Amino acid sequence: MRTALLQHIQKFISLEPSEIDIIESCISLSKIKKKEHILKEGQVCNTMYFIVNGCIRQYIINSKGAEQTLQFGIENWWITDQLSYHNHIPSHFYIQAVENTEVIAIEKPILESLLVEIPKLERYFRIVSQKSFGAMQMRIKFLFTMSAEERYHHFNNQFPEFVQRVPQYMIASYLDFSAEFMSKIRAGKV
Amino acid sequence: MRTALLQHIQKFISLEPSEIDIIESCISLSKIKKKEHILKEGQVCNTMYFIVNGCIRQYIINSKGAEQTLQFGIENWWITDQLSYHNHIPSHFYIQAVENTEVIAIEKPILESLLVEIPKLERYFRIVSQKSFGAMQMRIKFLFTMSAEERYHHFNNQFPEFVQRVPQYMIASYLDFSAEFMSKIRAGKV
DNA sequence: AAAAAAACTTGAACTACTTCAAGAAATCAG
DNA sequence: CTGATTTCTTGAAGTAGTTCAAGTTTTTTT
Repeated sequence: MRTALLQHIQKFISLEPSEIDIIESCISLSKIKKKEHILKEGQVCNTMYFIVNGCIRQYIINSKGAEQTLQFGIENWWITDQLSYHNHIPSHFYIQAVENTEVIAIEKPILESLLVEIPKLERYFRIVSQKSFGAMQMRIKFLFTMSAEERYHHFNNQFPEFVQRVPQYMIASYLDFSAEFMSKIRAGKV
Repeated sequence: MRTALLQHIQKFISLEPSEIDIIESCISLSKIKKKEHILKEGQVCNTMYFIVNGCIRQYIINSKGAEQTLQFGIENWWITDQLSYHNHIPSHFYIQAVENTEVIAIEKPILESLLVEIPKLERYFRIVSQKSFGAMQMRIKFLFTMSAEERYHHFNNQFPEFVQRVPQYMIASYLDFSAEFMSKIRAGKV
């Protein structure tokens, strides 16, 4: 369903039929298998990914060799390494499918030309990225002000289905505590 | 110097003289005294602030009544509560001048009409906010992977002048450790 | 220049979390 | 359906940081 992206865009701006045609001609759906990587540390990230369905995460490998999830992306989210994408520098991150996932992958040159042809899209990406930034501001707030247990319960209340869908150790690292500690929180042993 | 903003914009897009006139007619410089607030928790944030000179921080008051700095803004940065701004909801944050600061404050209705009049500005804000998001991704990475001492030294290396300029307890909370612990790091007692 | 306020330092006691190691349960591939 | 892999659990020991309280230094105000 390439229309998922078009629908998402049209939540924020309105498109002429001709513009829809142009966009459609530029995008195609790719399937990413569970555990497959679309970006690895050291590569330059040259693509923005719009998630149609499934789940993707951005993670790093820390100094002890453990994976830490920094971000999840689900339906209707964009995911990329913005710094690597904008500055053409090697990425610090891995981006990997958590489930079998369908994305619309847009290469930078294609997206750039699309933005020139349909400048209205600048507005769409401006709004989407400002909102993502807002979400990040809240994330930092939660990380700073809540205990591990509070972060777990808060996340669990906000996204109960998501917690079912995704391995616990990924959620634990996303919330910045160990998988073992999460297990104890869930068992009420803390 | 209202031109600081115009210069910043022109790093990312080019402007016609007529467009510069329009922008200039919409903006004015405000002075904010050290410790003065431009946003308090509970207020709806209806303004974006471009910092011409000085320093501003966004902070919260945590459950123990202590201030925690979530973000600093300096010359050529925009600062606002994006979530409150976009969704018209009460803010979770305080935004306060750390030093006497000059900002260009743009109210939402004015900015919206400016974006309609000069759609090119969408591109400017799109790029700026994607870059800010990228910086935030790196911030989360550092918070997750470095020890308190590493975070201090890293920050100190990246922004040595800044560390001189701003009270230590604000930097400590920005790096997510206590002011006392920072003092011990600096003294090498850790 | 003095007084007041703000910022920084220090050590001792504490605690929220990690790490390790091993086993149990669930899921996946053939 | 079976074995292999991945994920989750549990307890014991350890530690990176916090908290508290008091004193010192620096900055600001008058």
